[in-house]
Amino acid sequence: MSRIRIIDIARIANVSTGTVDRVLHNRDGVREATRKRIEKIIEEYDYQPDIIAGALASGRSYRMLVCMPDIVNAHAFWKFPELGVKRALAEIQHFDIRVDYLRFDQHSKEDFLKKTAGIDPKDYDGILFAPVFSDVSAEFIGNCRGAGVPCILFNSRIEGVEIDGFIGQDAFQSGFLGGKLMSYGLPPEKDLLIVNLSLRKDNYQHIIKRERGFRSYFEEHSDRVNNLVSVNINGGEYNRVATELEKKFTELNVAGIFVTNSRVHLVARYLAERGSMYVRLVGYDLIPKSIEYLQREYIDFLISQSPEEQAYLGLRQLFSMVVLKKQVPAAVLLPIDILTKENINYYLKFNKEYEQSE
Amino acid sequence: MSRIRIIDIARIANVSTGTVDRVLHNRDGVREATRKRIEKIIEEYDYQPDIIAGALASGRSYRMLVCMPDIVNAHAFWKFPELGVKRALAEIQHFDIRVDYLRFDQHSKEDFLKKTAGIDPKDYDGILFAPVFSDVSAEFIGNCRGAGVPCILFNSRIEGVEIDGFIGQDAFQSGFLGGKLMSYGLPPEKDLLIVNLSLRKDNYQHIIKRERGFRSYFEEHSDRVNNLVSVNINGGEYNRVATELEKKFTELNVAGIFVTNSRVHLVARYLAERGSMYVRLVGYDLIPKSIEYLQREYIDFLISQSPEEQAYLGLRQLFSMVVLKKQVPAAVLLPIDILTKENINYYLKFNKEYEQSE
DNA sequence: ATTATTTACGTGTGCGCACACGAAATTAGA
DNA sequence: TCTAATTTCGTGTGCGCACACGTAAATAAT
Repeated sequence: MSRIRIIDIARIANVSTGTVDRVLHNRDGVREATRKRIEKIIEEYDYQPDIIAGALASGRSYRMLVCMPDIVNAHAFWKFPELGVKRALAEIQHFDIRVDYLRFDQHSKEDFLKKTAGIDPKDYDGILFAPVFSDVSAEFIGNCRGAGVPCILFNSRIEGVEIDGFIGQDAFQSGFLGGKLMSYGLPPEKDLLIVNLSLRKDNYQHIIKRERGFRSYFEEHSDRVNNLVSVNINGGEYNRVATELEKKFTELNVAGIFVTNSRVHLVARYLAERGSMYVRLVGYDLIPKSIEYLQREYIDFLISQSPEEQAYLGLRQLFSMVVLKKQVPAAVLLPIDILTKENINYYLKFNKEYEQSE
Repeated sequence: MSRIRIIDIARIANVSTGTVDRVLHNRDGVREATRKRIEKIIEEYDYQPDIIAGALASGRSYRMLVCMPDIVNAHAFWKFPELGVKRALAEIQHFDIRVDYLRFDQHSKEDFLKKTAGIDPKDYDGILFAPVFSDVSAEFIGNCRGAGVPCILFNSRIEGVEIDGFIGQDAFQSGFLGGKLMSYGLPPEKDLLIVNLSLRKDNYQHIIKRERGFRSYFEEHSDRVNNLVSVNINGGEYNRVATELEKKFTELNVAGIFVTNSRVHLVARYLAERGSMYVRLVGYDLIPKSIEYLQREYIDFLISQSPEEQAYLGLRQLFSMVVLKKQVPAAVLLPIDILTKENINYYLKFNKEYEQSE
C-alpha cells in the first residue's frame, strides 16, 4: 500500500526503469507511443518521486545567489534578511545548497552595476533579490531569467517586470494601519506631519504608497478632521531634519508624526532633545536606533516589514521551485507586524535564537 | 573536501563500516578500546550523518500524536493548530511521518480521561500536546515520558511538570501590552473593566497572568490614574454577560474593557447592541466571531497567540528531536501579535494559503 | 541485401547509510 | 589441548533513484 515507485511503473508499462526515468525527466529517446503509455500510468497512479532517494542518487548540489544591500553596521536592517536566509538554510541543509551573497551599496547605483557586472547568472540555480534601483534591477532580473534562472524578489517589487515570486508587504495597507495607530486616541483638529526622509528618489514606490495609505485612513474616517501636512527632507543628517521640523512646529500645532521609513529615529531624537514626549510618533522597521527610542517611549509604534521572514520565505520558495520542482505563489504579502515597547523583546529574542543556533 | 562518511571513519580506524555503525548507534558488541578509538575519530572529524541517506536506508516511519481540544466549528480557535501541524507536515513529508489526532472536549475532564485511556504512548515516537486540565494532563505527560516518548507542549504550560519543550506566549507580557493598547489615547480618571469570561476554573493560569500584566501596566504608568475593576462572569451565555455588564455600566464610567480571553466577542456584542462604540475594547485571539466585531470596529485590538505558528513549531521541534536527534530549546515564547481591523486580512490570508496548499 | 546510422530501450552501478547475517577472534569449559 | 560458547568484528544487501553505458530494433545509405 506504500507509494508507487519507478520500478512499479516500469513493470506495469512493460518497460525498464530506464525508460520510465527518461519519461520522468523529459529526456528524448522514447517512442511517442511508449511515452504516452508511461505518462498515463504516472498520472493514474499519482506517482510522487521520493526526493530523498533522488537527492541521494543525483548527488546534485545547488547554488543560490542572494543579492541585497550591504549591512552597514552589525545590527542594521539588512542583517535580518541574512538571518532569514540562514534559518532557511539550516532547515534544508541536507540538500547540499550553497548560498553566495552579493551585496552592494544601497545608495550607489554605480556600485550595484559594478557588482552585478561580475555575475554570470548561469553559475546559479536561483536568485533571491532585493531590488533597490528600479531600472538597473529590472535589467539584472531580465538577464537572470533570460538565462533560465528563477528569480524571487523580496522587500520591494518592480512594476511591470516579470519574476517567479515576490515576498513583501502591502505598503498602502501598512500606511493605512499607521493612520489607525496614529489616530487612535488622538484629539481631532490638530495637525499631523507626514515625514519622508528618503535618501534616494529612486525606489520611492512603497514610500509613496505608505503615505497614500496613511492619508486614506483619515479620508475614510471623516470624524477625524486632523490636518495632514507632508514634509520631504532629503539629505538626511540630523541637523537638517531638526531644522525642518522646528519650522513646522512653530507654524503648526503638531500632535503626531508619521515617518514613512526606518529613519524615524531621527525624528525621535528631535522629539527627545526637544522634550516633546506627548507627540505621537509612528514609523517603520525594527532597527536598533529606533528600538532605543521605542523603549524610551518617544516612538509609539513601529510597523515591521518582517525582513527576516521575507528572506526566509524567499529562500524556501527558491528551494521549492528549484529542488522540489513545485509551483510557488506569485506573491506572498506578509502580515503587517505592529511593534511596541511591550512586545519588541519577543521579536528580538526570536532573532537571537537563530543567531545562536548557527 | 566534502563531508566525512562512515566508510572514511572506518578506514581511518582500521575497522569496517559495520563497527563504526555500531558505535554510532550505541549498539554493543564493540570492544571498549575500539569504541574509544572510533569515537575519538568521529569527534575529531566532526562526523555529521547524512540523514537523507539514513532515512532512505532505514526506511523508518514515524508516528506522532497531536493531542488538543475539539474543533467545535469549522473556524474556531483550535482549527489553527491543525493548520500549523499540516504546514509542518508538508515540509517534512519526505520522512514518512504520520500524525494521529486525539481530540477531546475542552470542557470535560471526563472526556479527556476517556480519550487518553485508549492511548498507549509506546505506539508513538512523539507527542504534541495542548494541556487543558492541569492535574490529569500532568499524569498523561508523566505516562508518555515514562515510556520514553518525547512530549512537547503548546498553548499553555503546567507548572512543575517536566517536558521536552514548550511553545507558547508570555501571558503576563501580553496583558501588559493589552494595558498599553488600552491606555493609549484614553482619558485618565475614567474606569476600566477587566472581564474574565472563562468557562472552567481549571486552567486559569494564563488568564490570571494576563490580568496581572494588564494591571501592572497601569501601576508602572502612574500618570494613568484609571480605575481598574475586575469582573468575573462564569457560565457564559450572552444574557448573563449582558446583565453583568449592564450593572457595571450604571455603576461606573466605563471607558474601556479588557477581556482576558477569546470570548471578547460577547462583550463586543453587548457594546454593539448598546451602541457604545466609543468604549475601547481589547481582547484575545483571532476567532471568526471576534473578527466580525473587529471589522465593525467594536473591538479595537486583538492580541493573538499565533496558534498556527505554535503548533507548526511544535511539530517541527518534535521532528528535530525524534528524527534528527537534535537538541531543541526548552521553551520558545512567540512574539505577541497585535491584530487590528487594518492588518487582520494578512493573518487570515496567510492561513488560507496553507489551507489551499493541502 | 548489406552495412552504417539513428532511434529506442535495457542493464548496471553507486549515492551513504542501516541492518541482517555470518565469520573470525577471543574466552570459557572440560 | 580441544571443543563450545561468547564476544567482536566484517560482509553483503537493499532503500529509490539518476545516470552512464551498452545493446537491440528500426531506419537510412550504398
